[in-house]
Parts: sequence; C-alpha cells; structure tokens
Amino acid sequence: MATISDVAARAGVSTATVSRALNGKSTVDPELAARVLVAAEELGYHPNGLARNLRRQETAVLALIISDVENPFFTAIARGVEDLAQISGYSVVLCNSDENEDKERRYIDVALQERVAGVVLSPTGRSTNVDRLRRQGTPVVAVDRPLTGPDGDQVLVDTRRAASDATRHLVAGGYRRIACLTGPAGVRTADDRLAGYLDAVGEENALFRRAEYRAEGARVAATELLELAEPPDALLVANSTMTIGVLETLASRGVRPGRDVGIVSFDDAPWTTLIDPPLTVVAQPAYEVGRVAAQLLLARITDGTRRPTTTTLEARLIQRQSSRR
Amino acid sequence: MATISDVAARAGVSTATVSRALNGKSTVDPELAARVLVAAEELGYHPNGLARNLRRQETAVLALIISDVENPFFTAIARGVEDLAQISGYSVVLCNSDENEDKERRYIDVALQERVAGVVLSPTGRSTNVDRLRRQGTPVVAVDRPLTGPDGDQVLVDTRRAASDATRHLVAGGYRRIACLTGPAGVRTADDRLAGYLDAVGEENALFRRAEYRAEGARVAATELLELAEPPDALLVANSTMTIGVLETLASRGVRPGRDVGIVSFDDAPWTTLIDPPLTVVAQPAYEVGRVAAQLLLARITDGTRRPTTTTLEARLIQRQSSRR
DNA sequence: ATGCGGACGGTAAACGATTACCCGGGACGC
DNA sequence: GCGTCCCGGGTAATCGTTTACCGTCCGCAT
Repeated sequence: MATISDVAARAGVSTATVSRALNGKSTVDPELAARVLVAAEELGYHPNGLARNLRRQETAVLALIISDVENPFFTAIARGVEDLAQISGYSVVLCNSDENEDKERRYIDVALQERVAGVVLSPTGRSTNVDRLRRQGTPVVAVDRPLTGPDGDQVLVDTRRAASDATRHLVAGGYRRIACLTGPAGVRTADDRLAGYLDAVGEENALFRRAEYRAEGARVAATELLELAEPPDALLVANSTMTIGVLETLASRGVRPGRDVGIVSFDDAPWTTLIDPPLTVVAQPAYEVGRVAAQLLLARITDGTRRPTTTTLEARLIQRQSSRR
Repeated sequence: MATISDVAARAGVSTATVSRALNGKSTVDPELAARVLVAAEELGYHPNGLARNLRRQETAVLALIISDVENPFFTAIARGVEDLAQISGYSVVLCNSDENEDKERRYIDVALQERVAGVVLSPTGRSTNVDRLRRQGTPVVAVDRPLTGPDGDQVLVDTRRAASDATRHLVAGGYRRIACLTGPAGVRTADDRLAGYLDAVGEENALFRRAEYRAEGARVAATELLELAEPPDALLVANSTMTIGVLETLASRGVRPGRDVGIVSFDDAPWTTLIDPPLTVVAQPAYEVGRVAAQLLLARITDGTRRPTTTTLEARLIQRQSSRR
C-alpha cells in the first residue's frame, strides 16, 4: 500500500510538502500541490490513519456501547448518535455488550486501546468499568441509565414519572388490580419503572415480577401472574421485547389483551399499532437521546473542563386501545 | 496516559522487556515479569493500540457496513458477525450506510484509513466502491447482495427460490390474483424476489409494485394496488419493514389480512406471531449469514490466496394463518 | 547595494509500540 | 582451562504520519 514517501518521491517533493498539500494546513505552491494530488491519485494513496492518529494524538472515532443491538430502543439511539457524529466528521463504533458486564469491560478496554475520542454507553451495572475510562481522561456520556459514581454527563429519560403516569392512566381506565413486569433488580431503568408504578398504586397494592429484559423471561413472569388466585386485570410492561413475550403468553392462554387484561408497554415499537387492539405505549425519545448524547460528548471532547450535565427527556404516553375496556 | 517507557522506568527494565513480558512472546525472567506486571497495574497502563497496530501492520478490527441498523434482518447479521469475531479476538465496527452510496463510500474510506483487517458489507449499488478496497488488498465479504465485479467471497440467501416457493404456496392456497411488493430496481434482493415471484405466476399474470424498503413507500404502493379495478387477493411483500406499512394500509381501509387478502412477508420478525392472523413468513437465516460471513472473512485474512467462495443459504417458509382463507 | 522579513519547502524529531540485532555471562563439552 | 552455545535482556531501528525548526530565496525598503 502506497505511503506518503512514495507519493513524495513520485511528485519529486518532500513528505512534509505532501502532508501539507493534502491537509491544506499551510500554503503550498499551487503547482507543487497539483503534482502531489496527481501522484497521490495515480498511486491510489490513502493516508494511514493509524500513523496519523498516533502522531496527532487524537482520533475521530466514538465508541457506542449499548446493551442490545436487537432492541429498537437502542438502535434508535445508535442512529441518533451516528447522525450527529457524522456531520462533525466522526465515525461511530458500535459495540454490543449484551447486558453482560464482562463484555462491557472488554469493549471498554478496546475503546481505551484504540484511543477513541469518546464513549457513549448504557452502563450495564455497577459502573466500576467507567472509572477506568475516566482515569484515563476519556470523555464518557451515559445514556438511558445513570452512572453511580461522581457526576458525569448523562442523558436520561424520566422513566419513573412515565411509569407512574402510565399506571394512573390504567387506574383511570377502571383497572383495579394492576401488575408491573419489570427488568432485573439493579438495572436502573427497571428499578425506576417499578418505582413509578409503586408511586401510583401504593406499596400496599404492589403486584410485580422481575425478569430479564427479554421475551423469554417475560413469558415465565406473565404466566406466574396469570396463575395467581387473584390475577391482575392490567399489566404495565417495562420494555417492548418483554411485551412480545407477554402477548404470546396471553394468546396461548386465550386471554384477550385490552378486553380481559389491560396493557401498557414501554417503547413505541413499529408493530404496536398492528396488533389487535393497538397497544397503548410509553414512547421514549430514543433518537433524541442519541443526538443529545453525541452533542454532549463532542462538546466535552473539545472542552474537557465543561461542567457535567444531566439531561432528562420526557417520555410520552400514547393512548391506544389496549388500555381501555 | 502512561506509556510503555513509563512502565519500563518504574519496573527498572527496558521497554523491550516490558513488551515481551506483557505479550508473552519470548521468555522473560519471572521476577522481572512480575515487576513489570506490578508497574503496569500501578500506572493503569493500557498499551496504545494505534502504535501497536502501526508497528505490527495489522489491526484486529472488522468493519461491518450494513444498509439499515433498524432493520432486524441486518441487526441479526450484525450479531452473527460480532459473535464470531469476538471469539477470534476481533472487534466489529458497525457502520450504517442507509442505502446511500455516498455514505457507503465514506465508510469504506474510513475502513481503508483505519486499515481494518477486513470488511463485511451489504453492497448498496453498483459496487465500484468495493474495487477500491480490493485494489488495496483489504479482504471483503459481501452479504445479502452479490458483488457485480469479478468473483469475491459472498454469503447470500436463495431469495429467488424462496420468493417463488412463497408464491406457489399462495397459489396452492387458492389465491388467484397475487401481487408482489418489492424494493427498488437495482437492489439485487428486490429484483431476485420479484424474479422468483414471476417464476411462479408467469409474466402474463404479473402484478407488482416497487418501493423503498420502508414502511412509507409500501403504504403508497399498497394503496395503489388496492385501488385497482381488479385488486389483488394476495400479496407477497419483500421485507418486514414494508409489511408494517402494508398492514397499516389494510387496517385503515378495513381490509382483513388473511381473510380478504392473503399475505406472505419476507423476514420472520418477532412480532409476526402477535398479529391476527399470524403472518406466514419467509424466514431468512440472518444470524447464520453473519456467522458464515465472518468465518469467510477471517479465513481470507489469514490466507489471502484462498479461492473465493459463494455460500448460498436457504430461506424457510413458515406457514401461519395469513396465507389461508 | 545591502539588509531584512516573509513565504515556502526540506530535514528530522517526534508519537508509542514491536522486534531485529547484538552483547554479556553462565553452562557445558572437550 | 578454554571455546562454544544458548539464553535473557538492552539498544536502536522501524511502522507512516505530522510538525517544529531551519535554510533559502525573493522582493522591497532604505
């Protein structure tokens, strides 16, 4: 692969001139510049980004570490981050931590090694991993879930309030025994959504189950709830992937969503209007979360001394038919 | 950020020894090695990947360029690629080309600059972009859509045959006027699925529309079809994102899927069993496509002289209720 | 005519790792 | 006892850029 000296030799100039001509940093005689351009073209020269970044001590790459590539909520975030990064000339490396603290750590190691300019991540658990980034001075923005440690930049959704609003909406709709299906303890969004639910129904009426943020776990939990002596007449489900499991379970037991049991689900997945009845959902501004996170990150990259910011975006309850009798 | 010489100084050895101790390439006195490890730990040393890769002339990074991060088919591929890369110690950079040839080119430039070890991509159009990779000797594997140029490695799905099987299934079900909704001309999968459909119904009975591989375009096309003097009694839809648009259109016009108009859709999205009636689909082995592509790519990276391979995987028709009256 | 300043372009020193090469010393064989 | 071999570890070259620094040349002012 052609190097800068090959180009220099071919154009009959020094490597410094080639670099200057190609980067337009300093002024170069137009005739020389033209020769350089021609030579570079002829050789199919592509500057070696590794060498460049090594020398410049900076990279135009952001790492985005999310907990599930197959969850539309996170891919929407990814799109937001990418769109914004793109216009500032940054590329985005997407890493899938799979809710697995080990994988998260490995990817943080990679980010550290590759000296990425910054990291956007949805922290999987106790954020001891993040400290390593901080110690090395790599800017980090947390999305979806807050960091436990001292304050850093983060972009969150007011998910507790959204959960309590959604629950009150069910109460207003006449449901009397509302259950909550949420994610694992320790996952902040899961805990917050449960807390919002409890805010609305009161501790004494609490009926909830926890499961992995997956269809499979939700199936088991939903079955348990339905087999209670006094089964719930409505469900608040903390994530659209779980809702798939829940709806499958209902269908297999002949329980009609909306009529026999009210449903409100987090995440406005594209299919939620297709089922019968259409699903009432809590729409989270995922794309916006991604955009804001990228903005914050870029701002911090250019100015490391900014005060850390926490941005909280509002979710929106979209009322459809699954929460009305 | 600590460098290898900092570690060397602290451990009282040379940088060469640090490198050797940390990489375990050559044998080092255990006592020295221990000192090095301690020093590295104390300094929070992370080797600079840029410098390492520059020197080694290789990176353990693969680029995966796909045309839509929000399409479950592609995220499943991503997962397949990632899982396989992971176990071989490679990281995967995911890039979203958005079916946009310009973005694709930009990302290929990045891949070239960063000297990634290899590229998996779903080519957006005429693959002139790919030639640049080839010229530089970067291994490439195409997924989902073939490369036009001279042969290279690729992993495809026998989508033409799947389309004709699906169409025949509709014919067997008694549908008499079957339409096909496919993607834009020039996108190979779109053309192949149309071709498969034509294989089954014959040119003389052809009734089809093209649209972007998005819900929006599908809405328009579906409306057109339904407003024909002789509207179709069944639809073959080339992609699950389009199917969302189609189902919305049907619902808004009070046309019942399965009963009034049969439906078969490509892609076994998780929600296809939730709607009423459950959707008959052509399940593509997306995860497998990703795995095989990664395998091929890694094989080529280690041995550039292998003969190029085209792997064609079979899709599977899953019969549910939307294709039976 | 001489001096000075500015612009341009070359030389070489970084960046931080890996690794070819070399050197010193201990072990072993003759 | 001496030569040889081997092993461990240090020195320095190297990867391909960018850029600080410096020399040269030209033009202009005195």
